[in-house]
Amino acid sequence: MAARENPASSRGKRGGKTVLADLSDAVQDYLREIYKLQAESGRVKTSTLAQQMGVAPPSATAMVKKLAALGLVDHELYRGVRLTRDGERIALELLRHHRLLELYLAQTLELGLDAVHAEADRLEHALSETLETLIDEALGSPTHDPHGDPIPDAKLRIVHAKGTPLSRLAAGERATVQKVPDRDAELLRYLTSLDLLPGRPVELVRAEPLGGPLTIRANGRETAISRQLADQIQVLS
Amino acid sequence: MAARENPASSRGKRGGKTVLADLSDAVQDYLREIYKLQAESGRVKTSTLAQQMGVAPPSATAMVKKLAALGLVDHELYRGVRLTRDGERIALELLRHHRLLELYLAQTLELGLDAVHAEADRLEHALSETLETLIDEALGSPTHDPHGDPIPDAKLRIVHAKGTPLSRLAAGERATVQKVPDRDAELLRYLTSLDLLPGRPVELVRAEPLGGPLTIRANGRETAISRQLADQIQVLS
DNA sequence: ACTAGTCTTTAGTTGTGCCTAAAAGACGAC
DNA sequence: GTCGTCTTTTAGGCACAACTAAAGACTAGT
Repeated sequence: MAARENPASSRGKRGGKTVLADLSDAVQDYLREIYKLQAESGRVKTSTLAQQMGVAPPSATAMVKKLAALGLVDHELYRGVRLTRDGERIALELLRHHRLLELYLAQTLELGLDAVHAEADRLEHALSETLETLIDEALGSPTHDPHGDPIPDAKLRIVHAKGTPLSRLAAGERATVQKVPDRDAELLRYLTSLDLLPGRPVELVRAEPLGGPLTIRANGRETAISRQLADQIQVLS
Repeated sequence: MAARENPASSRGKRGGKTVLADLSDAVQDYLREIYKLQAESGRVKTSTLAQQMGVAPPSATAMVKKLAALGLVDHELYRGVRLTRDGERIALELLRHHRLLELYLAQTLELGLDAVHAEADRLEHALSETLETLIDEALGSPTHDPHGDPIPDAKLRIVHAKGTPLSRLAAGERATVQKVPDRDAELLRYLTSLDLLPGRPVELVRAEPLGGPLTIRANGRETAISRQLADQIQVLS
């Protein structure tokens, strides 16, 4: 009973295919972060990775070597990393766990959009495949998490959203919010207060020139927001 | 962002009071196991602990020394351990997490009673206080988990069940199942098939003498079960 | 009361993932 | 094209929690 199944105990390969549960939490976290950084910028530098993971650069180097040895990333010395096909598969599995959890928590508890990401972060490594499947079924195989990010399906296919930044709307144009940032809790509380959330209608009232702020209408109220913020919000018209 | 908050990073004491989140998962697991063994048998021997935790005896000794240094157990050399007041508090916090999770999963997903324990075991360490509170509220501050075990309340008070073993009923007597074992998945699947679950009515039809099997009626069907199994099932008449 | 056997503890290693300090590589400025 | 700066990697350690092997302490059996 109570057999401890804890960090990094009895990991390895099963059969031929490396699988999520075979890898330590740390390895998984790095893969997820590399996936995210890669989507923004191609090859990922060790220093960027270290910074995002909140560790010292040598720690990131060490992990990168480990990931390369596992065949999960391509590492060119002094030139950063890129996920291999295997590495990407694992990152997507983790992303699926994460986003399903976000939606599950948001729907079954009174958990604000601002807190959902952090809670899912804590739980994602502990989610079994069994539970993943049950959550997926209970939620009706959802395609997007509460922030509007796509959830990879059971075969890990992911639909990359084709929304446009809110800042790209023309004055007077209406659209539906599709996606908001997921990590910044304070920002999310602010967006919640504005009702600027996925699925909600929004209208761009006017845009000040020269990169100035935008005035939007959401929930019947006009508010001025920075263009920089508007860039981070995706809408669908 | 994504600041890693992983096993045993930045633990210690906060203020004066040791708190669940300050302790590594391993420490928590040991405390929970000691709590459970202690309830059955007073002082807990190192070897028993090692066996239950699935580790070699020297590992248990090492952990016991650590727990003693943290003031969470009393350790008399060669004589086993007992939880201190602090140690018991932490064990109860963890137990609360565990049992709330069991109930939450059982109620919100199609998760069988047999699987609930194992899943909660995986998730309990990752449960934040915030989420604990929300789950408690969403479930209406429940007092018992799906196996019929009591859930410590927010102040960690716990009601020790006062049911009697099913084996103690007199022939012809009816009662309600109150509590079943929680760890043995196979057994729980069997009990589920018999409808011998917490809250369900049961009648002891007759008992063979000399420690022989008992015949019970549940869900309209008569079944013979061993006395040993009947000892593990608590009922309330 | 002694000794045989068992249980517990000590001693010493291992694997993970982090750290700091120092060396090596890459790259832009002159 | 070389020099200085900045980034990356190597080298060496530490904490945690597990392990095996061996020594020490209780307990029962004679």
